[in-house]
Amino acid sequence: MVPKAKTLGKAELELLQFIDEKHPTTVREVADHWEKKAGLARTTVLTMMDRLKEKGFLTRKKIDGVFHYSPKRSASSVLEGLVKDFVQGVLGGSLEPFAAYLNDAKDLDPDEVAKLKKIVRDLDSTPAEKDPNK
Amino acid sequence: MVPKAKTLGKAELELLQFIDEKHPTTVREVADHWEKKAGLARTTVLTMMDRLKEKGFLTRKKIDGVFHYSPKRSASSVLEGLVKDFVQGVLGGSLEPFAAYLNDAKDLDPDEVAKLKKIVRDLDSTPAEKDPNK
DNA sequence: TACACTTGACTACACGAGTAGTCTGTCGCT
DNA sequence: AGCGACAGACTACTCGTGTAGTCAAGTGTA
Repeated sequence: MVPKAKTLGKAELELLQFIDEKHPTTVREVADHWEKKAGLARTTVLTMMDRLKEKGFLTRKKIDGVFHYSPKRSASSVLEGLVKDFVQGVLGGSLEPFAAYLNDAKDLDPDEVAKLKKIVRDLDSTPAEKDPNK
Repeated sequence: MVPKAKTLGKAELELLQFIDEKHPTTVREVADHWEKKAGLARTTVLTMMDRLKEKGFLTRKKIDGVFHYSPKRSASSVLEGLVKDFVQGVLGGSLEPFAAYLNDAKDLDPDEVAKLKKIVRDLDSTPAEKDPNK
C-alpha cells in the first residue's frame, strides 16, 4: 500500500537505491563506495543513511557491534511512490506532459520505450480496475 | 530546445501555470487570486514572481507604471522539461517505475490513460527519430 | 501641496536537503 | 593499562524554496 512516503532528496534516493542492491550493508561499505564514486565524506553518507532511517526508508540491525542496514521497502516501490507523487503533485494527475516528453525525447532508451508500450498494452487488456466513480 | 531549466519549486510551478493561463497579467491580479485561493500574502506572490523572473521563466513589461508578466515559455513546455528532469534525474532514464505506477494507479483518470495510450501507439508509428548513437 | 494607496525592491526567517566536522564510546592489540 | 582504529551521535553550515514584512517611490486626488 506504500504508506505516504516522506520526502526524499535526489542524493538520498541514489543512496537508497544503492543500499537496495547491496543490502544488508554497513555504513562503511556504502561510504567507501560513495567516496570513490562521488567524493563524499564518510560522515556525509552516515548522515544521509541516518536520515533515511529516520524517515522510515531504512532499518538496521546491530550485528557484531556494527549496524547493518536494509531498505524497509524495495527501491522499486519507493520509485513508484515518487512517480505517483510527481504525477499527482507536479503534473496534477495529468499524463499529457509525460506523453509530450515521450514524443520528442531522443534521450530515451528504445528498450525502455518498448517496455512502456508493453505495459500500456497490458493496461488495455486489464480494464478490471478502471473504477469510474470519480 | 528548452534550455536547461533552473529548478522550480512546486508552489512556483503552480504560480507559473496560473500566469500561463492568464498572461499577460499583473502581480495584483495574481496576488488577489492566490490570496483567495491559498491565503497567501501579496508580497509572497510578488516574491515568487520575482524569483520566477530571475530564473527566466517570466518576462515582464512595464505598462502604465505597472509590470505585466508573461511566461517566457509555455507552461506545457516547462512541464515537459520537468518530466524530462524527473525521468532522467530521479528515475535515471528508466520508465519502469512509471509503468509500475500506471499498472496499479487507481487514482488516474481513465481519460488520461486513454490519451497516453494513444500517444504510445503513435510513438510506434513514428520510429523515425530513434537515434541510436548513444 | 499633502496624504493615501498601490507597486515593487529589499530583507528576513524557517525548513529540508546536501555536505561534513567533532566528539565519544568501544574493541583489539601491545 | 594504554593507544589507535573505527563506528555512530550530534552539531553545523549552506542553499533553495515558501512565506511574509518593511520601506520607498510613484500617482491620483482633495
